[in-house]
Amino acid sequence: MNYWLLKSEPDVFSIDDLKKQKTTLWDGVRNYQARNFLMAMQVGDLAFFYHSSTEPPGIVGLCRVLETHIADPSQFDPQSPYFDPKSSEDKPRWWTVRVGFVEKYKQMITLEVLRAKFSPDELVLLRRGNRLSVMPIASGVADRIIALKASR
DNA sequence: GCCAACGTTGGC
DNA sequence: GCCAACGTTGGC
Repeated sequence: MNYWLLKSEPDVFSIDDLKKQKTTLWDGVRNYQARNFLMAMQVGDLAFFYHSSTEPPGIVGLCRVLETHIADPSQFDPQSPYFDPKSSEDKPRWWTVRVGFVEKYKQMITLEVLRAKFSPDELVLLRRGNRLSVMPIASGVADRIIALKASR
């Protein structure tokens, strides 16, 4: 089983929204590197839910990959901000997954705490200029994040 | 295929 | 709101 981190702006979609909805299609990712990670996900993988562009940013919970290799429907929808005219139904370029709510942490693990506990080598999130919205987390690092969460 | 211009992300 | 970092676009 693999671990991942999914970024979302809470104003757009928050861990509370996921908790309410139970599951969501992780649509709208329009970056090839992030898409490649989405395509590498397997059913049962766990993903940390990260709130970005908020004060403070940080990991707010956990979700699980329920379904993989779904062609992102928003790429075909001219009304969608994620519409991609270069994509077609028979040859989609954007793929995603469905995730389900697992847990909302009682206390956020802030970016500041993550910076204090991990190196940029360990956590892609911490690398200078990083803008990836989907990234892998090494299992040892994931275990330490979970331990951090449990310790408070 | 280069690269300048532009747009976006996201922490601060 | 600023701006560094990075991805994408499009002219040549």
